[in-house]
Amino acid sequence: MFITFKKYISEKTVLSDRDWAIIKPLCIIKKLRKQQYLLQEGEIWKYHAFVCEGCLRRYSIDEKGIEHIIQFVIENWWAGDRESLANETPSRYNIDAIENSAVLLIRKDNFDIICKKIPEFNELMNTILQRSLNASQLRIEAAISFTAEEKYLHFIKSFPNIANRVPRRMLASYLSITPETLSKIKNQITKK
Amino acid sequence: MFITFKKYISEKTVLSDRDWAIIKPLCIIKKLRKQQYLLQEGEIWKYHAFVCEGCLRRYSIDEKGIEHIIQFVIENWWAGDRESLANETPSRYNIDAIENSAVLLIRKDNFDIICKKIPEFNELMNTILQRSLNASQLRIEAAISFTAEEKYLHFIKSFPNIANRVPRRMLASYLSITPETLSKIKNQITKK
DNA sequence: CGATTCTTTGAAAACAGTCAATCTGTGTGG
DNA sequence: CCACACAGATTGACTGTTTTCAAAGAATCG
Repeated sequence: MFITFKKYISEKTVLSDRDWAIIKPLCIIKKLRKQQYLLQEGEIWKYHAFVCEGCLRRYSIDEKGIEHIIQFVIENWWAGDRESLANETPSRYNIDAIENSAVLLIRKDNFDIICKKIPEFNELMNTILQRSLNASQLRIEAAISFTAEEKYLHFIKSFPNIANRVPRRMLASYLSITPETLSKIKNQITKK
Repeated sequence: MFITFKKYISEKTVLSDRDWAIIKPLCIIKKLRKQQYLLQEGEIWKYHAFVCEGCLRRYSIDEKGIEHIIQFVIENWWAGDRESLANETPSRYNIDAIENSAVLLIRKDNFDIICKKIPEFNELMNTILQRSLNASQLRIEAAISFTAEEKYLHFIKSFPNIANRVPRRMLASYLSITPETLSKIKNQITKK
């Protein structure tokens, strides 16, 4: 598990053995069974979380009781609720495992210590924050400018590795269409 | 103009006169007439831009030629395309002025110098990046979980100061509905 | 004041959602 | 190992919402 994290970081920046000696003791590996929560609405999120293995979903529940999946997170991406983490406010999101998963957690205070001690790490984390923002922007554009069919085609083109791992009804939720509509769209496409 | 920026920063962190002596010479004030572009699709964005006065919009144009407004930016917010800035890639966005506006620009290289020299400034900018991400997340949720009417009500509640400044057809674009639909919705609401 | 653009209105069409029934696949217990 | 139950996926008819198109009314700008 830890090796996945180390490999991920090492592809992006170079850290010394001494750096890793700082980081490693502060990492917590958490295994999640399918369906298990990493975070529940109302909790205050205290970690930075890196998914080593598996697949999670982050979603909110609206006042009608409907789940809206904001994001799928697979291995080699970061999970969590940065807003709750930064502001120490109760989270509006739930995060749970779609597959049996392994997550590497670093408590916020420890994370900040690492960032202070290792400037390269700090810089990388800012780059990653920037990348998260880019991903958000793309998600907004897809949500506001595509029809249901375009959303689906765009998704399977952009994230083929996610599309075939998540249940259809969750994919529909992510695309903000109903499972029935998704089903009909797939049907239409194959007919063409 | 510059005083607006100074005031904004000073509300969030404390900088010394020496710090300001570093910052001020690196700031460029740019006035924009209504309709004037700050950034056009295809250009590489090189600045950090703070809106001192006025109102801008950031939008993309899809393959059908339709404009999709991603964001309105009024005084005391940051504009620009962080993705283009960070990756030095051509921007997918246009930014132009909805009102006569004044923008404070800091070239990327100078901005980095300021961040290096003034840790408080650097930290504040990371906080702002974090805030941008939060705003994006809210935008995603609104886009995927609301009906046209809910989107409108949510917007005027969340951004009353923007709602009455921008033309309806731009508001409609932001909400990703047609101007006709927006008009009908407003009509329905007032009837209630 | 005239021209242009923006907004509103109404009718018809397209699109996606709802509901109910059926089909499919998976896993469990007998 | 089979039968059954259950959840998820699909299908079809119907409903409701939003878009499209066209035209009229209102506002803005030179």
